[in-house]
Amino acid sequence: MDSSRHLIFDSSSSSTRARLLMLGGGNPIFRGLRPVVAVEELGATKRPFFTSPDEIYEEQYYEEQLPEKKRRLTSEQVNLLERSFEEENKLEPDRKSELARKLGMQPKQVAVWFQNRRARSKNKQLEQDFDRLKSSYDSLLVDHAAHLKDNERLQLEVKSLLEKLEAKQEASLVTGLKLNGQVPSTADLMAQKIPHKLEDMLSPGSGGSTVVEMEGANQLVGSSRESYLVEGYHCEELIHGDMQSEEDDLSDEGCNYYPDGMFMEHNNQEWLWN
DNA sequence: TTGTGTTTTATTGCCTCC
DNA sequence: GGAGGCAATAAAACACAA
Repeated sequence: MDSSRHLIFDSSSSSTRARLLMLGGGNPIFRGLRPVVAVEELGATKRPFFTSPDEIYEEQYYEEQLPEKKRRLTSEQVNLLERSFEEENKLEPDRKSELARKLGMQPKQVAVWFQNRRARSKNKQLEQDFDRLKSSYDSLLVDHAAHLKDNERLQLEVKSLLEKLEAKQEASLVTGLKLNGQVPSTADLMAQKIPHKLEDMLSPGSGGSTVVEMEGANQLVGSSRESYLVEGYHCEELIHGDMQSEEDDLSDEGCNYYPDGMFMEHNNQEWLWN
């Protein structure tokens, strides 16, 4: 063993394993430093992982000094490796050799350290990404719950308004028949209701083209309309009465959808009973 | 002191690139 | 085909509670 090395047992560890400290060799980084090198047990004769960095860099010496067990790098070695990693996390051959020489390590060790360091870095990044996405997801979940609640409230409001409208229209119908000297029977009321063209109901003066035919206007007002339209939304074209420009089908193409609450506000003004 | 969980160093096998 | 990268894994080293 190199006579310049000093063997010191590290009493700071509670482990039964002893530590072998050595003084740095010819490498400037380790001159005056005392990297920690382990031996197996007190009194064990195993060779330390490092002797002098310059020696260990020599292939022949390293072959002779192959450690039976892995050894931790010193803090100085790790610090330099970390600084180098921060500059560039990939290792070109020249840089690897230079680092190995400076640190008194085998180039292969430097490569392995960088490989493991990249893996740690990647894991850390994944953890951060996960935390960020989870936080974002949780936030969206809260928003979604709020929207569901709001949607439920709006649907109840729509239902209430539809019921009021239907009652009002029934009253208008009875009044109209009475003015004509008729006593409205149930049959009269039913006859007035079917069939109605949706467009006629929406726009009294437009007349003519059939776009959507419903079985009874009251059903349009009630449950059937809700089943035809996307729940909570309606097609803008229903409001403006220009569906005749489209194919005579129930396609949603070209529609702009608005919440039912807006539809009702519009209806209250324009949807007159024919 | 010991058991256990975590971190670090090293190996292996597979893949891609030149 | 060799070099280098990566994922998975082994195993030593370490930290720490009991």
